[in-house]
Amino acid sequence: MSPALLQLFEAVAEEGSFSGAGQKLRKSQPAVSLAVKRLEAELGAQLIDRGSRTLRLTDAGREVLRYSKQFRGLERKLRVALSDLRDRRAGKLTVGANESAALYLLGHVEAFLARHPTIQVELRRSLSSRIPEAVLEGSLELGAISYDPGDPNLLVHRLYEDRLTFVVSPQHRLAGRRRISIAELGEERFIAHNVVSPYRARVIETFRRHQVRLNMAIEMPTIETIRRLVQRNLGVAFLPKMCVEQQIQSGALREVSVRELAMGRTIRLIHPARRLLSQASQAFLELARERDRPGPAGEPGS
Amino acid sequence: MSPALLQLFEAVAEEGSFSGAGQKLRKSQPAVSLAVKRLEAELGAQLIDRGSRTLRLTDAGREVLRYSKQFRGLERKLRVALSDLRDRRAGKLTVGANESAALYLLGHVEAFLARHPTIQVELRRSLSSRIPEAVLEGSLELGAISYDPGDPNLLVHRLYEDRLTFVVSPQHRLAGRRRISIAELGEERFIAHNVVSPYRARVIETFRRHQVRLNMAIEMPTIETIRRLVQRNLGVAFLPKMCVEQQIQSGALREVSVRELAMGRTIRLIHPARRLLSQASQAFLELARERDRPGPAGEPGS
DNA sequence: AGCAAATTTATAATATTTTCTGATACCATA
DNA sequence: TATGGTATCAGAAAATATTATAAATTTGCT
Repeated sequence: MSPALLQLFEAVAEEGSFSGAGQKLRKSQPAVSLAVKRLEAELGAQLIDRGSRTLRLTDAGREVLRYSKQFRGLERKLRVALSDLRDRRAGKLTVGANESAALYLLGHVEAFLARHPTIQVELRRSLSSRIPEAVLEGSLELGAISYDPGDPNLLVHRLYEDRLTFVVSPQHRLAGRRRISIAELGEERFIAHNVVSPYRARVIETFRRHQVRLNMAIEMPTIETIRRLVQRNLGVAFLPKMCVEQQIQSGALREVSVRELAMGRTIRLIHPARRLLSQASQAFLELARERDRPGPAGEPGS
Repeated sequence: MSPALLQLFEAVAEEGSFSGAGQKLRKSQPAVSLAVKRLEAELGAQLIDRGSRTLRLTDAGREVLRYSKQFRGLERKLRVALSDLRDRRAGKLTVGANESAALYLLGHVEAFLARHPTIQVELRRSLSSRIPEAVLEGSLELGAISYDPGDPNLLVHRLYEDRLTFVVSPQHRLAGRRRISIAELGEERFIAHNVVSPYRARVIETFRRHQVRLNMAIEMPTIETIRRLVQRNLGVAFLPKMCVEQQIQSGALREVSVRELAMGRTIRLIHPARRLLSQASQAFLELARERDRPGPAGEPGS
């Protein structure tokens, strides 16, 4: 029942002769005869009535012919599907990202969809800490995180350098300052992200080291909310620079640098080191690398 | 892309290992590896990501898997279709018959449908003279005629012996007679079948030989009409005994034997001698032979 | 109609290609 | 480092093809 056999049989049916079919397919006549015989043996039914002058298909033969054409059609469809995958006209891609990375990647996703409109992309927000395992396990093809997972099974592509910035409302007492010391922050009400992340740990650690009190008065689930609260002067926060760039420009927030805290932040795409990347993933990586000319490598950590 | 390859690939996908698939299908591990490699080469796409510890299908691999299942389904359907044909649960049969044979075969067709309700049967009325060529050419699988075609390319099965009978209305002047001479028919108005047939020729010839006038006053296209006209005493006719049996029983017609004309008539099924018979045809022949215990062969001719 | 030539299919021996196996090297994981 | 699985290789087995030839059938010709 291999396609070769079926093709041969089809040729015989069309040509109405074994030798004719042989010529058409560049095989010897006995090859064709034997092949048809094999097919008949395999299906347990005579397909061709060799009795009369002109070859005739039996009922079974006609049935096989019908199916043969369906087989061909199916095979053609498969090849089309495969070439669609190969040529990046089809596929599916799930990228996991923590919140700020997701924010950042939205533009990428948009550009990706413009370039590959027929590939399905899903940008899934997940906890930073869960992303590496999800990528390794396979439920995510790509992950976007802002720390180095330090896992040799993960390949890391740095996309974008960013800094965690200390921001206050323009009404805040520190709004006019350019640079302050961490000691001046002991009395501040901090609005924090309620997600466990390396930044958070790092901030806490730094305050502890300098023996400054850290008053995390409010915890919020999204960066957006934190930003609004800071704008309304209900507290201060450390936020990714990328997320507040616009507000600083417009004057809605003021950035103040803290001497003891110079926290770099780098968005990275990760994927399993040894696993083959799907065409969709490759396409996404390529696009990301085009868009982000990775600057001179900042601090590796954080 | 042979089914064997696909089956192997499916096994690998299921088992998650080459060696496992090998065991399952009783092949060595290298055989499986090589086979998958062949499949990949043929489709021009990597199907399995061998990088990580646990084997993973690529997007292309998943696609192939989907199609593989469809292939299997199609193959299963084909086999079912073939076994339906083999077991006479499916098929199609066209039997050609001249008028009186068709009349006779109606009962057979009914019985056939009762026995093989899923086989399509068509009983096609055609001209006696056309049936042999149609059978040879293939547009009819079986033919029912009442003469011997005398063609070595046709196999003939005698079904039923019948006689051409001389019938008159009960009101007719000959109605009381049992046996008459052909000479007494010179003044009769005959109602004839307007189809050229061996019987017709034979009747004409016999009258000519005995130098009796034959007044074919009316020609009618169907036996049914002829019978009605005779019943209404508008003429007399030679008709197949089979077609008037009932009327003779009921007294609607009277049968009178004509000394010089003792015309046997045999309904025969014919089919191409060298061609393979479809299961449907075979089934029909078998049924016909069961129903008709062919009597001691009558006159061979006509 | 009948015979010879030509065409087609079946068969058999042989050749070629494909596919399989066993041994072994390799690689990753625990 | 031991273990389980995969790749690779050479040789073996199996499947498939070819050439040559016989048998059957058709065709063309007289």
